[in-house]
Amino acid sequence: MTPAAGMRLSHLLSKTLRQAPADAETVSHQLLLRAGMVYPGASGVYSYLPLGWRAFKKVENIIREEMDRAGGQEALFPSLQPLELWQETGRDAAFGATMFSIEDRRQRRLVLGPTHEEVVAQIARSFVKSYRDLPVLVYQIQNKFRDELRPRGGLLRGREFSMKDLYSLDADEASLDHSYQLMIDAYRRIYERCHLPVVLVEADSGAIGGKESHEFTALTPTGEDEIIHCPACGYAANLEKAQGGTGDPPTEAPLPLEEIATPGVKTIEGLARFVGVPTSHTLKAVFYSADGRVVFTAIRGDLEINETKLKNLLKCHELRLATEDEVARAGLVAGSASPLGLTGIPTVGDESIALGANLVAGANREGYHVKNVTYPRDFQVDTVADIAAAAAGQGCPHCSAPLKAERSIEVGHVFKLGTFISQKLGASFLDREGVSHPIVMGSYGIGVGRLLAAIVELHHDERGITWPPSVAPYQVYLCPLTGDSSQVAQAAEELYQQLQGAGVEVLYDDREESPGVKFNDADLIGIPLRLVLSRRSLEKGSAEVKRRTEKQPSLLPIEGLAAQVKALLTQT
RNA sequence: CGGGGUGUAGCGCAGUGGCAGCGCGCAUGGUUUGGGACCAUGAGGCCGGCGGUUCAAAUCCGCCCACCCCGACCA
Repeated sequence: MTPAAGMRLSHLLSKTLRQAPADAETVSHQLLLRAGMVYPGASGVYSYLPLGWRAFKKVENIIREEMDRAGGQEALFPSLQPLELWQETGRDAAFGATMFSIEDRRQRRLVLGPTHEEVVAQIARSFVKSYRDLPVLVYQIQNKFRDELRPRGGLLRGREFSMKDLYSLDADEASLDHSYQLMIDAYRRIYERCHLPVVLVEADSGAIGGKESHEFTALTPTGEDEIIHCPACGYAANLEKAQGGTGDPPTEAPLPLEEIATPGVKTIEGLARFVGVPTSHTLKAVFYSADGRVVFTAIRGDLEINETKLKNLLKCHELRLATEDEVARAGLVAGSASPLGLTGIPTVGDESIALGANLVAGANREGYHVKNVTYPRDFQVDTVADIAAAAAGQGCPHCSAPLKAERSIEVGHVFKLGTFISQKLGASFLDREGVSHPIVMGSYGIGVGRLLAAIVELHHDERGITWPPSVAPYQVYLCPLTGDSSQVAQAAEELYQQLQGAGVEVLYDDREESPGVKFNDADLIGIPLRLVLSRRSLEKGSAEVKRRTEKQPSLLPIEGLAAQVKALLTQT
């Protein structure tokens, strides 16, 4: 057996910090910094220090093993990519300023790869010529570069971060479905092996026009995302994707329009109070600027617009609320705006406007509103679509039980890309009949560092990290309380050698520190099994063994201890 | 980019115009050793940067930079 890695704490590069740096707020960020696992370089950029790197590699290897098991072929694609490649698919615009862009000495523009669909499609173009060459699953684990609007939470969202990205190449949709399912199953095994409970949610497939997308999310109050799920039927989606509930639409038959004076009423709440109806009986107008042109949206008063849905619908890159100026220039009256008689600007209505009749809407006249507005009797819009934001408490779109919202961390994303990129890049193959088709692509990402941080978010206590053994940097924390006893030191040295000989990864606290310091560091670093050797225990011919998650240690005879420990470790 | 905040020793912080400080950590010596020990002596600073006001600036003014938090975005 090859001796496993051991490390003497006295020689470890990093040291633990008693206090976390003040600007670290997320639990995983604080603990990873305090335990000396990572070190900040720039905003959203981190070094992995030896302990953190070992944990990272554990996670990485789990991912690699499961990708290989699913039939993935590991490769490595370049980070430096010519900008032209991105211009060919038009995704340089979609990514915009998020792409790091540099210039070489010949003034040629290069980007630091934020993802690799283009590169893979380009390679596939050279090698995949026949339906016989498909399907292919190819992946890499490599640093990605994204100039995020706001990095946060340490490893949770960085600007340089390691990602496992796998790309599926298939001949048709059915085959893509199969690859997609393979990946979902592989992902489930990965999170299971990392002891990270996840929820699979429907996700927004973005402006690229992919047909289906799911996210794996880890539920934690410190998460940066919100997911919507139904406790009754199991429906789950992220906030961008979730279908809004139906709420409480008015049910009476349409009545004639009636203009009413509403002096001073500017908000939906004020309007509902003034007229004496619930907000779900009002019609709200919201104006956006989509790539510079004003768009009018109408939605029921109790609902909010989901800007991601709207953005996807409009296929625009930049979407923001229109300024008062822009609204006025479009001939609209903010606060009393209405779809009634509106012409000349694009209009989008949420599906909710068609659910009932007799809504109270603006009159496009300062201080006036109109009652009994009914779609489509009284007004039309260019598009009716689901652009409403889901929220906790709304009825589930499938079973109408009240929806719940939870904070979560996105730890994986699978995506049916389709043929968008392969078409643009001319990556096609010939089928049995000799007919050319674009390759059907899928892409599947896991942020390795984010996954690591998510594990810490869910595996810690007030003393520090409680690594699941499968991803712990070492399996055993060997902790001699030397005192003035050279016997203890000698026994510890021997045990250190024996453990390594038995194939146990051991972090050996050979420092001359007081017991309190050692115990606290052991808890902070979070190695699953702690072995304490002291004069007290030696007198009984034994050592203390304690799991990180246990309160009380137990005594094990020092004779044959290495083998015993080995057995303990394989137990879980 | 909008809003909020912070930059003083490795980390945490005090210092509102007059000698650059405290706790932890670090070094040396000694005493300690079952949950962050004690004594003594030390090392460590361009007070984020540039400019201005002043006899005198960490401190007041201006500009810039970096970093953090909330939002849009994402693995």
